[in-house]
Amino acid sequence: MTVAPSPGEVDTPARGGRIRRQHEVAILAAAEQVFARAGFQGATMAEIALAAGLPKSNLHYYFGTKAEVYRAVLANILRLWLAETDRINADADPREALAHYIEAKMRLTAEHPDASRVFANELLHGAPEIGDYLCNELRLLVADKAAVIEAWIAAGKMAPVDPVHLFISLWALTQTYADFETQVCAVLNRPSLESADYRRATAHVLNLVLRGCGLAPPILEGSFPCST
Amino acid sequence: MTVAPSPGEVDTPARGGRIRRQHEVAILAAAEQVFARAGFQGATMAEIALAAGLPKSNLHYYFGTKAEVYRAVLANILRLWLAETDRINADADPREALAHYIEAKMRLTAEHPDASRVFANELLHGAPEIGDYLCNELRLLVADKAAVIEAWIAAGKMAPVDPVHLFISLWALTQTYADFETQVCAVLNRPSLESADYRRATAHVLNLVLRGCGLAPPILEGSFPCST
DNA sequence: TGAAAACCTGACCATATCGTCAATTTTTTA
DNA sequence: TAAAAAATTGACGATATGGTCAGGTTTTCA
Repeated sequence: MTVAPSPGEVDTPARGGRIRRQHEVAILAAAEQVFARAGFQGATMAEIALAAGLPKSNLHYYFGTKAEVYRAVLANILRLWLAETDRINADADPREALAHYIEAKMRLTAEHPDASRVFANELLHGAPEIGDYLCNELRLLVADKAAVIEAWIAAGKMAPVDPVHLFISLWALTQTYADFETQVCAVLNRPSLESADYRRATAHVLNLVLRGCGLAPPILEGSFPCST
Repeated sequence: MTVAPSPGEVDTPARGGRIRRQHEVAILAAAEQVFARAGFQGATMAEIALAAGLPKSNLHYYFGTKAEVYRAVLANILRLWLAETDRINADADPREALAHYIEAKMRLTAEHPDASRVFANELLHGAPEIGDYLCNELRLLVADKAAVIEAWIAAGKMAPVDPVHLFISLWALTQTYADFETQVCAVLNRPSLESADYRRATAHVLNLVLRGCGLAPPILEGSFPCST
């Protein structure tokens, strides 16, 4: 599958009428919730329809099959995930670039936990839908950024770290707060993760990773611009 | 749910005959595979029965419902997960204790990827079955170990790191290689993860975390006792 | 060895859910 | 405004799957 809607079309090509676009947005939002909670098999079209405030038949008018809805949700998510690596380039300062990436990923996780969970579920079951994307776009993107990091290491700007494994680590460290929120809440003894929890988590990951890469920890806990 | 089979019984209480015990083992092994690949809803009793080499009705003779099989699989997994924190105690050396824990978790992930995936899937969907375990046994265990780490930090033996978030990070860093193996394989450009890949991953995580905790990296890539 | 317990299984039922469809209403547009 | 296009929807069919059960076979053990 590709991230773009389909070849030769611009983003959100206004295919179909005004009503169509509105309802598709509502359906995709509802579907993201339901897929996140129940997975692909566990989600039912009836439940998605209910969450979207439409009768089931109407849902089938917009998306022929459940798989189609699912693919559309994944395409939405990939669009989110794809960005955020711009700052990682040869000219940048390693500490700033990595910090920015971690903060961005963490923000994404905090703001779209359901998206993260749908993505995690897809990966967990072998990525039947997005396998191609992983092996092409994502692999190339990572290879590209890994070269940048290699260069930083060669220039003595940071400690020697396997760059590809570093990316794997960054994804794991950040997305775990959405994907395994239940476990995180349990050990933190919190009913749910609020923004204060995410701030602490971000500070922790920054601290661990930057120090782990031989880059002095720039942020002390509590020094965030946000109010507490 | 509790990890022990049921109150008042010893571990593997030999309930039922010889045949029962044999078949239950086969069924649980088959079920772990199937649940790992398809999740709870996606797994079918017919598929589990086929993988176990039994007719479906026979499966229902041993486990009344699919949920029962699932709970038994989870109980098995929790028994694996629970150990391995012994070395983290006040008397131990932080570097050695953490390194041992990371290596143990990584070995567990490499040797039981399906178990990790079933566990991940359960967490991803809100831990309906093991929520109690997380909020009790696991939370207390982590609180206990966190106190040890706090003491190490207070004694100046390691850099200041939030201990509970550190555990969350360690779980994420290790289990990601099983849970999201598809993605890992894609970016590493490998068809599947072999033991050499796990050795590299272990070296990377050790390097990142120990340095991140202000503990000198003890292991350079390639210095493993294993061949290759 | 014989009876009781454990084990086995094909056939079957109940239910859930995906997807269809034809008839109807609403919106757009010429 | 009238015709065409888009949108709506309740009822229905097909299928998959969890679980039951009665009757049979094997194993255990006194």
